[in-house]
Amino acid sequence: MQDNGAVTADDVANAAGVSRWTVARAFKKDASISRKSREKVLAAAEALGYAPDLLASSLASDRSNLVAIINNDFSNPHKLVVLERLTRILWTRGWGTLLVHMSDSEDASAALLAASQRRVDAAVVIGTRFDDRILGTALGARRVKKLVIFARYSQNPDTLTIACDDVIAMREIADHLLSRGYQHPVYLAGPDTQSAKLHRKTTFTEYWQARTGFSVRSIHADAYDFGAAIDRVTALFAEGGPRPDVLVCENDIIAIGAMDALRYRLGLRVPQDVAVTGFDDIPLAGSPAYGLTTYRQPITAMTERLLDVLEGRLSSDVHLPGLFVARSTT
Amino acid sequence: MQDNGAVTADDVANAAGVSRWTVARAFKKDASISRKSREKVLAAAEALGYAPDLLASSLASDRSNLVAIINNDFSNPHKLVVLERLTRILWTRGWGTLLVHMSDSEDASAALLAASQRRVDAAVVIGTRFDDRILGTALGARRVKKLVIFARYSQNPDTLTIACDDVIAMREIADHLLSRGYQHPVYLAGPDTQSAKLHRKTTFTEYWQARTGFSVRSIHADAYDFGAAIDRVTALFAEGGPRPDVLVCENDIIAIGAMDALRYRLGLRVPQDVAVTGFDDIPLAGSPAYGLTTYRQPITAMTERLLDVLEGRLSSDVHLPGLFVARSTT
DNA sequence: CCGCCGCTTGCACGCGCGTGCAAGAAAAAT
DNA sequence: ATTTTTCTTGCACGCGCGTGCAAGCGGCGG
Repeated sequence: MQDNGAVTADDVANAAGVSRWTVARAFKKDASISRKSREKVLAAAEALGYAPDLLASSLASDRSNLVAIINNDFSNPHKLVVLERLTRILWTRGWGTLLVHMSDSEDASAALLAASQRRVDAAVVIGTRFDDRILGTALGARRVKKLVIFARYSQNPDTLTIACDDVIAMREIADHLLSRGYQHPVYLAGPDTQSAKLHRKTTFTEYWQARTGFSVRSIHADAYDFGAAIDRVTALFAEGGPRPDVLVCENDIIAIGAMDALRYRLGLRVPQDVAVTGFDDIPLAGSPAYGLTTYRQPITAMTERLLDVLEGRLSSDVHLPGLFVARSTT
Repeated sequence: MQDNGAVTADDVANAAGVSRWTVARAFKKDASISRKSREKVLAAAEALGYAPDLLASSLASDRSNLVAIINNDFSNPHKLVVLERLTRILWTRGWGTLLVHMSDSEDASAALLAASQRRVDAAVVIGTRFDDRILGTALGARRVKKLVIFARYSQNPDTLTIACDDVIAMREIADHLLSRGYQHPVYLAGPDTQSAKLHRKTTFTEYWQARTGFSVRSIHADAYDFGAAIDRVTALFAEGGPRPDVLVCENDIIAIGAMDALRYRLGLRVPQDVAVTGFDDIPLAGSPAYGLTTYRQPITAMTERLLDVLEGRLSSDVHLPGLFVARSTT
């Protein structure tokens, strides 16, 4: 027992009458150690309040069991759902999570550098706006071993994508709208970034065109928050052209902004005057105020696949189907 | 340069023609080193792509520059605001953030243990429900050096509280309501936990009693989310007793649930039939759908004080005033 | 030109644990 | 009982860097 209060493996070894290495083995799942001495060690450890020092362990083994979660979008409540799943599920499997804030202003390499300095075994990007190429070069220069793009698509070959299958999802939404007789959708997307887009917009517009022969207009909000969506939708209707009968939104938070604009800026009813669909199924989407028709991303399943990647069982892109949720806005 | 691609201080030392320790000094702010050799080292480091290994550094110096953020409430969007501030501001000062999920079912010591095994310099609890005493004993047994309760109150002597000043806040809300002529408030709180409460309820009820002579009824939702608030408010009005003219809610997410219940379950208007106040000023509170009168916690200032604690300039509880925000629900 | 002082640099040692090997102990086979 | 095999344990070395001290270097006044 050191003076600073930390108990080391040596202390446990002394107490249990074995060597330090036997102590280490007792804490390792598949180590070659007799049941008797493992029990002896664990009892001594328990008595002394010993727990292995993961920092020293990481340094020695070159495996930190740490993953960096890199995010630059803290305005969408859905990120909270993602964080909850990631931290909880990864933790049950022994993985720690380092939350790294990626400012939009700087490039992603600072975030990646911060992660690599802590020797994370992988970095998971859950942010919404980032430059795909910069991420790639930053990855090349640093020693982040794995880079996973979560709930987002990446074209970068050094990167692994784990995402909801946008194609299946948007077709299901389009089929639903067609079956309800909607004819004039407008697609409301987030900011028109250069890379790491979703496939939702193109899937929807192309599929709609294929099924009806009519093309779909799409517009972009300035940011991924409901304020920007309110402004964009208000502006859309101020143009005075033919009125859409449904707004297909890239995610729920934008859809909620769209609904607020329709109801409180434009005095229109949802869905009687204009219908709305979202994406993500955030908690608020199920509230009586919104009752948003949306599509739930399979975050839990996606996190399981992330574990597969972390633990070396998977090394290719994954696109998983989610769940269409029909409520009262269509 | 190692074969695994990592550049160490030794590599930089060779390239710059100095010793490894001079390299370390070049990266340390107030180290005794000549300007010439610092520039030489930094140039070599830049050329090689060297960045100090924080893991090894932590092990050697017994300072990790890591803080654990312990949370068990992922249903309140305000947590996203808190996480954004904490990660961004702490990062600018060289602190990394480990996000730890604290399940409600188990006690807090597992979370604290996880943090201590990574040698965090401090743990910051931002969760809403936790047992104050267990936290204390867990702290005693582990080597987490500092335990900070953030945006919450703790009675535990081993713990530091950094929070919004509930007393000032609730008096301001009460004064506002009194000036608007409200007479029959009901206080709507979250779950009635045994410890680590906020002071909002007692402050409000006592202050209201002192100013009007009338006592305030208070009720509790089963959870800190809007669904539970909807149920509780619906049940309250189903009782059929005298109707309150304002619902004073412990936070915004509960206030939003209350508003949804009033509007969509009970057919009442806000604020004409019943007024509502919240707490936190989450983004949604400013939306046209809610326009919630609320009180903004000074998260940025609180984070600055947290830095003071982390860097040893402060070691006592802090209660900071926030900002009352009057909107259209009162 | 000498000696003292202040600035700069090098270095031994340690942080706590993992890896891979080899020796020792126990069990199995002969 | 002896040899062989299997299991279990101990250990040297290293992971990359920080701390504290001592040696080296230059400059100044006398």
